[in-house]
Amino acid sequence: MKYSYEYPRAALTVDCVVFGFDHAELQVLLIQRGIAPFKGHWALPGGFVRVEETLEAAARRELAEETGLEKVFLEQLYTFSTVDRDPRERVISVAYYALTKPTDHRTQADTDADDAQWFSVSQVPALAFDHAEILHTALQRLRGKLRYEPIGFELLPPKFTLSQLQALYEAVLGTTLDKRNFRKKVLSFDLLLPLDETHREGAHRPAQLYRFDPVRYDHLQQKGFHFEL
Amino acid sequence: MKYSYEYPRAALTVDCVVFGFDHAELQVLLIQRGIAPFKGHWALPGGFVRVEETLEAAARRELAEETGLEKVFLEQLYTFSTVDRDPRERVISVAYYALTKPTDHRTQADTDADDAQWFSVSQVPALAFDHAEILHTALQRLRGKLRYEPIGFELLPPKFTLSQLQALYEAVLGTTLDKRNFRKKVLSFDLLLPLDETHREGAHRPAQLYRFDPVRYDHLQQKGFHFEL
DNA sequence: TTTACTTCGTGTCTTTTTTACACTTTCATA
DNA sequence: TATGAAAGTGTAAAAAAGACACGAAGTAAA
Repeated sequence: MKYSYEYPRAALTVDCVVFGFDHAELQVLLIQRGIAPFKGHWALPGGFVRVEETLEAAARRELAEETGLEKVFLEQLYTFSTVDRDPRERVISVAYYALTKPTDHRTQADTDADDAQWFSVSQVPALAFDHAEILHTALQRLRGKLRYEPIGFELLPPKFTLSQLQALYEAVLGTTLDKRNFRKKVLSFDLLLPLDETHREGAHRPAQLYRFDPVRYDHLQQKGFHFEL
Repeated sequence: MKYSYEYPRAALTVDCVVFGFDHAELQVLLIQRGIAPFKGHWALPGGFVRVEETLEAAARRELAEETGLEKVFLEQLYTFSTVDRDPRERVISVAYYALTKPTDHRTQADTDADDAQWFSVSQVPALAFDHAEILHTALQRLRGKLRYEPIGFELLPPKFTLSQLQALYEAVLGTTLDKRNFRKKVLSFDLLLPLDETHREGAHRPAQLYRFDPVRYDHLQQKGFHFEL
């Protein structure tokens, strides 16, 4: 107990809402708490911020430690400060949300964090602390972002088909989209490069593979281009 | 120095970017620092968060203390955590942005915070800490929000003319808009109630006054309505 | 009282964008 | 070689956006 201050200080944590897309559903990565409070409950990965690191660094460190994930898309979400959100003491938490590609995360069996598990966002268990609220906020943010920024690609493998992309949009936005109109619009942005590869799967016509062109996106963005889907 | 912890803790502050609209320009409210560091520099109003208050409560308290403003529109903006952003020690700051109506704030002479002053956002002086970055982030957020949510009214008096509204949009977005098309679109949302009053000013035809109808907005929003200008 | 000046307020036509909609292609499997 | 299953493709109608000009209503000064 050697760090003393004139006034009491809140503890600072980061919590991460990690989204993935699989089985045509949006998934969220949770960890099972091994210690009190909420021991045994599922919770968002996260932990205390060290005094000499930035919040984003703390989020990335915790993600790596608890889930093995590295180099994912990560953005600050919101800072939660309800007074009694942690039963132990005054804890303020800065929430981040992350988007992972299926290639980023091996199946849970592979990771050392064997208590990390993916849940469909429509079937999350009861969560520790105010993590249900954080997840809810993250979902809203993701839906908003998806419509106005090309971040959907962060949830797909580097090479993907238009059908996969459409399924992602439909799952996250909870709508159903017309195939022809969707393809017309997406391709009109000129942000997808068709590859010389196709995706064969099942007893039907193989699908053209595309990849997202971030360089071209930067270009267009500087010209005041406005993505919207 | 009676509050001790096992690990060092960062100090927590809130900073507020207070926007106003006057003289056909977007304004920001700054205070002149009376103490080191950055003594004499202009800075965003803000201060340390008390351990038993929420961040929003801290922001409102500081706003009232330093600028006399109360009951303004206030939203969390972003949490800034660059390691050396405060020369004294590790300080993490949660930024908020506020929108004030001209009726909210008396002229600076009236307030007891006589070192608070409005600046046109195009002519802000050098700011303390990383407040220039915070202001920049707030401006971007405001521009984004203005296009997709009806918050412009928070910057106008309760009764306003369509010309005032258009001037606000033009100033904030940095564009110029066609009068007829702007009015057509704004009125099509059915969110503005024409009043039985007009606004006379100068040697010309007086303008119809309107007020924003928040009840109707809530209604429409629940039906999945989507404001966009 | 007339004239000049300034901002308010309004409608139509053209272009662009969005929406609705159905059949052929390509592959794997039986 | 027939079947099933998803991929891929175009057009027409409707809606939204954009361009554009002048009379109305007031004040102030001649």
